[in-house]
Amino acid sequence: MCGEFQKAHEGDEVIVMGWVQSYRDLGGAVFLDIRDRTGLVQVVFDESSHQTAHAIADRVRAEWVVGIKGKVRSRGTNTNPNLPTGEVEILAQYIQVFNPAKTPPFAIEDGVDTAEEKRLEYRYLDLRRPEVQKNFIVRSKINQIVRNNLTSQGFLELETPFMVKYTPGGARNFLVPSRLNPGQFYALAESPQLYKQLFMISGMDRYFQIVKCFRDEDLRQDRQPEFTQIDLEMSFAEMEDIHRVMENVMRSIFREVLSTELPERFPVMSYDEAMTRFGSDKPDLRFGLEHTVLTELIRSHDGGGVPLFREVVASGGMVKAMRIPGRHNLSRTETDKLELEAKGVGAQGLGRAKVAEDGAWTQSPFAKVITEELRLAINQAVGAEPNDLILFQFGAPKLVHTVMSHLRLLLGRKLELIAKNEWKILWVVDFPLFEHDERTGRYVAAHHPFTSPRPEDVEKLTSDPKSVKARAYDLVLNGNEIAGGSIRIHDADVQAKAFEALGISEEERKAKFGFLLEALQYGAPPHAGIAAGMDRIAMLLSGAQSLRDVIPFPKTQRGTDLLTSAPTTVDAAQLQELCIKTTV
RNA sequence: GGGGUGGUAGUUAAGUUGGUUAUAACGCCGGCCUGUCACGCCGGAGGCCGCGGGUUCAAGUCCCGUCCACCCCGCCA
Repeated sequence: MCGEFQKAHEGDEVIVMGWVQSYRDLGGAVFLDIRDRTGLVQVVFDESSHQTAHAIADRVRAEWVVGIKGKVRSRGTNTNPNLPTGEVEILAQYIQVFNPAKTPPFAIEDGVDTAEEKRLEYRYLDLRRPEVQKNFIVRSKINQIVRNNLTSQGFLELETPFMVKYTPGGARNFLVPSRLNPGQFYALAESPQLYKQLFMISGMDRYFQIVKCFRDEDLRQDRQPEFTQIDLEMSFAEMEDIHRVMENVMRSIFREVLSTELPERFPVMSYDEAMTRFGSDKPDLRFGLEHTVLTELIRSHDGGGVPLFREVVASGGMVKAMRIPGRHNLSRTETDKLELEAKGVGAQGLGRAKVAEDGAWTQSPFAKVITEELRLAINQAVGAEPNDLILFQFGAPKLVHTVMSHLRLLLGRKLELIAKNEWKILWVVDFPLFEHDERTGRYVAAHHPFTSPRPEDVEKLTSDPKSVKARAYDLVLNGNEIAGGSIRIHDADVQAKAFEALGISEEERKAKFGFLLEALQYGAPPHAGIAAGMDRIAMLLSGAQSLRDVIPFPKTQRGTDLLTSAPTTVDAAQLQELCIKTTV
């Protein structure tokens, strides 16, 4: 293999096959760098000693595929310290051109800044680049580690269907028409959720699968329409058991891929605490800039002379502040930019106050009207010191969290507060079981409808649904949600109450989940599970910037494949056979 | 559905207050060169300035629309 030639091979007769990385034609001598997956090696063609080979090499160009027979020899004083194989070269005796190549649209080398559009159009060329291949080598490793680890923890690798029953709710489904059943459709599985619960009822005990899932939702840097989960489920398991299994998996991945030790047990934070301090249920703990909720403080001062504060608090809104230490010295212009960013994610504006030596506020719309008592109380609450900048956001809690969390991440990056090679992993627990859907006015399952409430909250399912906490947990790594799971309901009464709270009628339950509800009555063990985002884990561990960098053939943000140009229209005959009429 | 960034040779970019023939680097093609490795030297080709419309004597540049890629909100675990 190209990348493996060393001094020890001197004098060996060898054959190398690969792609021409570069050629340097000096007239009587031609140098070719030959590349394969393992690296580069220099081959020299000498006109005086091997005329035929030299004549062929003279015509060879970048990315041609060639095979070369020759002898390894020392480079003497002409070594190349930048190349692992730089102490030796191959003196070519014969060369065979397996295939010439068109000039590639971009150079096949690391560090190129070709537009992603072009890279995806010629993905097979992009994938030739070592730094791109590196990500997939990491990914392959993770696959092996997960299989070995979970198998050794007693899990069975079992498969579930991709073509499944359509159940609305949750993520949008991709549909697959059934030719044999005109007018009817399968859905591509959003996850193997229901099947893995059936496995538990089957006595499969411990199940895992590295499995593709499909969701027809809008794409993001960390979201693709088809993605891979490390999915597992365990019978007779409490939250603690799932955490230990997953911690074990993550520790082995980090140890073997990065030679990094994660803690034996991962820290745990409640959802409420995460939202309060960071405005996010996936807090990045690698830096500070924590939030302070001022709602109650302001209420106790009756708005402190600031009409806006008073109105917001009176109408059930929230006030949050974030302190930017004075050493960061944000300019007026930079703060204005922050306001634009805030508006970009839905804010009306961005309140601000610069703290003076005596604790007074300057550059602030509140400075003139706010009472000294409230001003000092706020300074104290956020821990403000002279020269600090305080940013404020007020309004509906959801929006306040979104805006402040967005600004926190933005500033964390901009102010370079995030250390390289630092890993902060934690569990976030005690999620609300339900979320209120603004449009329908109903409650919807925050996780999925089979998630168990905390035992102490069961009574509140009917009386006070929004205060019920779920026995659900997310694993968060450097501000990325990399896994999520829950204890499942195995009690028919509790399940009925949950459906009631969700406003799902008896009929609807039967139609959608009848098979599972039926199965739960045949001796279902208590069970729990979790699903981890394989792509996200691969992205974070390989240092990739986007999920697309760890998926060999990813989709664009509009869900298209620039290489094959999928999706496309299909033949009328095909549609007719499927009894499908399109309206576009 | 909404907010933002970008689109100029094969690639990456520059292009001023609108003004002659749209620049540069790398790559590509031809020639020379036996120790290069970002090889060097000489010469050359290469453009629907994303697309459509408008303003203007004149548009890469200004205006409107549209397409594509990316980032974010909504949506989605």
